[in-house]
Amino acid sequence: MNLFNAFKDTILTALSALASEGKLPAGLDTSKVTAEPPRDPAHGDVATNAAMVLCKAAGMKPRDLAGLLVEKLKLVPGVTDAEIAGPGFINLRLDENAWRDVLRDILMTGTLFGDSDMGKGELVNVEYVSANPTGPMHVGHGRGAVVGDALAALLSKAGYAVTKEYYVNDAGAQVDKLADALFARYLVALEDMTQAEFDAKLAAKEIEYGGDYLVPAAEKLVAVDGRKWVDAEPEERRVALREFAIAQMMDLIREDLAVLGVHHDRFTSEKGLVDAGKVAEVLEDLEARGLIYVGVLEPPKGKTPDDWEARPQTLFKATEFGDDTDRALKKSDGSFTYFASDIAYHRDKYLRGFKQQIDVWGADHGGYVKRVAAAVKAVSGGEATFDAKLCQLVKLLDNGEPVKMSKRAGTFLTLREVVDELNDRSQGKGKDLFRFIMLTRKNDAPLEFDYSKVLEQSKDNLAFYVQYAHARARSVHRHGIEMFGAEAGDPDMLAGADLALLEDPDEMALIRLLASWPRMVEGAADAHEPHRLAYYMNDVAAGFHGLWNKGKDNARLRFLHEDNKPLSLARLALVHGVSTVIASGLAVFGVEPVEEMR
RNA sequence: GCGCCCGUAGCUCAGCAGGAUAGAGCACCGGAUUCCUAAUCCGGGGGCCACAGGUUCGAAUCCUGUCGGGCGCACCA
Repeated sequence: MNLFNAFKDTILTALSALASEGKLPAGLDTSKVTAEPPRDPAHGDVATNAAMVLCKAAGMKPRDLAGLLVEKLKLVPGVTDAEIAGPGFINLRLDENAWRDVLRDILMTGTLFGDSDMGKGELVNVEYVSANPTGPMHVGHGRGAVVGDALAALLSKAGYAVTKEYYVNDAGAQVDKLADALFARYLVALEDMTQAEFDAKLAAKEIEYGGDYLVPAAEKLVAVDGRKWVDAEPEERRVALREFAIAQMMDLIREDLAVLGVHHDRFTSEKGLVDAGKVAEVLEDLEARGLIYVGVLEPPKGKTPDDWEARPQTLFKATEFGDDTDRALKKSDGSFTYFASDIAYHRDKYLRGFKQQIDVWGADHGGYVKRVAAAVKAVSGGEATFDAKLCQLVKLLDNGEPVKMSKRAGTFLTLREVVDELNDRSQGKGKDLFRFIMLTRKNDAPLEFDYSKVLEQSKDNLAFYVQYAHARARSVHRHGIEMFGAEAGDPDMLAGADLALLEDPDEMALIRLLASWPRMVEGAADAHEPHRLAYYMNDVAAGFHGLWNKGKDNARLRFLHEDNKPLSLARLALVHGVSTVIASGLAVFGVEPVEEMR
């Protein structure tokens, strides 16, 4: 239940009542009316801008319109006061029991609290990772994986029907080069090629993928097929080795993803789309609509490549859909460009019912956004929306010093190496630390990932501070059970406690904060920004730690009092509300809440 | 040269579908605390939200331009 949405409805009802009484013109546009928590708690519990937004259309002064509305709102059950403030805000004060009721709701709903029906079951496709099947994942892929995974979970929580998808780029030149590299490794494994010969080829850039990760793949190929491919017909060999290599690399990637707890619902093969004729199909469709022509593109202004030559190409009229230039669909050898199959892919998603498509990419693909947006528009008749989330670079540090170089992959540090390192230094909490920290920055901001800071146990480490609050709450919970028996640990029983005993302003403030969780979920989902939840959880943690510390100074404010069971149960209810909401947030992040920090 | 992203406290960053006096952590300054429920706590200073216009009752937030930083810019993926 989002209390603020409920109040917006109440306000709209009051407005239409005023209209039918003839006090307001009928048919006012109420789309800009909001009901939200005021920034300053002194302004009450709910604020609405209705009077300011509507005054012009109603031909009234804002404060006069507010006066009419206030009279109506004062009569609403649960509203104890309504007053006009500032330029025409209406501040509503609610019976404190309304907030306590939300806490009851939290206790009874558990971590499902915060779920919303905002999405109305609408289909959303989140495509993320989609790393080329040419090697293991590196840290940058890891960021995209976590962002996409959390975004998908967030949208699910907000009521969308989400499909998590991985697009496998298994067609094109890169995978051919992969096949060639595998063949060389294969010859080395058979001792038909010396390591020195291999290294020479690598240095001469005849081999693109020189990472050690192809060694096990080559050994496996030997084990399966023996010397079968040494003298095989080249084209046949390439096809077979390509398929084999892709399968191996996808296994590798899936393992890396599993280490992060990332699981996609669907893997869509580019080659599959091509083989099924989907690319040809979409080109025919665009052709029939006059969106394809053969032409010559201008060279990029101010930076003409040395080897630039005017050449006629098959082009898509991307400019008709907001792109800066038309885009090539075929290479000079007549084969499709990557973009052509990407159009087919996004069309395929549209035909599968996805009117909301989100792609999570690395920031280096920024130049690609407009053309895909144009393609989605063209292919869906403007019906589908497209949002590209670009993830900026992850800068890996330890104690402020850059970490680089990988033993396994040649240049980049692999995702696996990073998570392993974290696991070694955190008793196996690597996955959760990685995931949480990746979500503490918005996706389009560069992120510094410093092992020593990620592992630090202090309040400027969000990952620690939030988990610590959860563990502390669970500790109180355990103490409560010890003191008062099992009922003190049962959320349903706690919901029956006399919550009116929660009177302290800080306690009430924390309850209000917990009550705003559904609103946070909706806001973050709407903006496609899961990182916001990290800061919200930090606020909850801070509020809770604050209460705890007050109990340190003033024994009366402690949560548990052996001689006062009713009060203890009420406070346990609040404590349980805190751990529940944090756990609900961590669930979106795919992070396991901890029961204790030891 | 063009496009996209970014510019908020000394530093690292938040800022909720425009809202009321712009926040947090670190650092700095000043106090409290040797107690234990679990990793100290409380308070304070510090800002022309890069700059200039515009839209609006209201702009850090939306639009335009300028400056500064990052990324990308015919067939790669």
